Amino acid sequence: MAVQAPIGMRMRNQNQRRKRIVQTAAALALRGGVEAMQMRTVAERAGVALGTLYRYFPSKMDLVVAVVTEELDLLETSISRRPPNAETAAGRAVDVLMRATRGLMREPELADALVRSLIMAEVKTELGARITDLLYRVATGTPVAGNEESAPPDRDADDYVLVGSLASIWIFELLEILKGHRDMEQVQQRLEVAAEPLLAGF
Amino acid sequence: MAVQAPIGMRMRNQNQRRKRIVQTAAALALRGGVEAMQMRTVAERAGVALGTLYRYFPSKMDLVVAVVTEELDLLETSISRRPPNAETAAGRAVDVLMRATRGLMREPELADALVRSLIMAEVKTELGARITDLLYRVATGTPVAGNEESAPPDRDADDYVLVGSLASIWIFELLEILKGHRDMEQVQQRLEVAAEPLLAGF
DNA sequence: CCACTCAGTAGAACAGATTCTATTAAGACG
DNA sequence: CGTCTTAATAGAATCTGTTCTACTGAGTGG
Repeated sequence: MAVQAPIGMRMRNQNQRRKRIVQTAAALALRGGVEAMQMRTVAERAGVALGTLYRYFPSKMDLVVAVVTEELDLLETSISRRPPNAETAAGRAVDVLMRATRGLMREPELADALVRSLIMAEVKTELGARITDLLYRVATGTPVAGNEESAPPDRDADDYVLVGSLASIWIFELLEILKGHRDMEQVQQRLEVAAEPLLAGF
Repeated sequence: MAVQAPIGMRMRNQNQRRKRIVQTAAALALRGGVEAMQMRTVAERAGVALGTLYRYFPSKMDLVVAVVTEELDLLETSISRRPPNAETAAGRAVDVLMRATRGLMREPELADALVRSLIMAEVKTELGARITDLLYRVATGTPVAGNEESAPPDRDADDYVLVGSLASIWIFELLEILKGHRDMEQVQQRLEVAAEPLLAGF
């Protein structure tokens, strides 16, 4: 499908380097959060020069997004391993969102990063789209395949818009938790209240 | 209602100073946006010391929120002057949101500030609550009074949650416009799609 | 195998938010 | 009026993201 560029020593090293950087960054973020993940520190610990770090990730936000993207992979795997089993679309969607929420809240610092990167990023963040897609598959009952595009959803269809809306709401609720304004139970209730009418027609 | 502290020269000056700061900041933000609104510059032009600025607004975000809050006042006045006239709750809500959107987009820099402050602020930002309240009154058909609390809405009622959800969605759509991913028409459509089921029971 | 390119390096430099220090003076209050 | 508290001031200092410079060396391609 994609054109395979001939691969040399060079690119191999680059891939390794990139991976090392992201892992280092993730480790730092896991502790002190985004602010502990300082560009200088990441560079040092990853054993690359500051300039190199900036060649790979032109801004801190890009790095954050990279870290968060890996988390998202994990969630996707988890979902496909143990799919939600509720009857209604709304039920399944809320189930998945709450699982994600609980997972994230185990690492609040990272959650914070996720949310902020979703929101702030000038960065081409397909993150939002990926979440919506995931949710869409869950809601419609399509099994969550890894990368295989089982049925590229029509992104302008009302259904897709509705799911996207639910995703927005979720992000906000996450934010509220992070700010200490809500607990997980409240969020679950609120998601249920919103998801029910939104996904009633599924 | 509130305890009136005796007012001296001191506090009067402080109020003036605060107002001067906010106005200066707003003026700067109106041009170059949040980044043009540098703390040093604000301090200089407002004729206060940097330290003083920081006494009044402990972080730049606090200052941004103050500026944005004034904008919100304007919107509220505009709404009460010319209330939405649609038949359905969803119609009225979308009407108001789109008016706000158009207003904000006239000053994209400020819009950006609004959104970011809503999102980022550790700051005690009743901004979100205020928007939701406004929307709630509009949706239920309660005339939008200025500051008078005509009927303090029950913030845990499902209705209130639903309206809050719509507010979240709106913020996100704003964000998408700012990122250049959508135009106003698309946003309107999407808001309609989401608002209709959400506010169906009003 | 050699020349050359360009990724990588070290580290200085820059920018803007935030903090700190020492000093001054306004105004509350007896 | 004379303290005395505390806000305000000027400006240096710090912190962290980002940019820039000059230099080096791994690897590619002929």
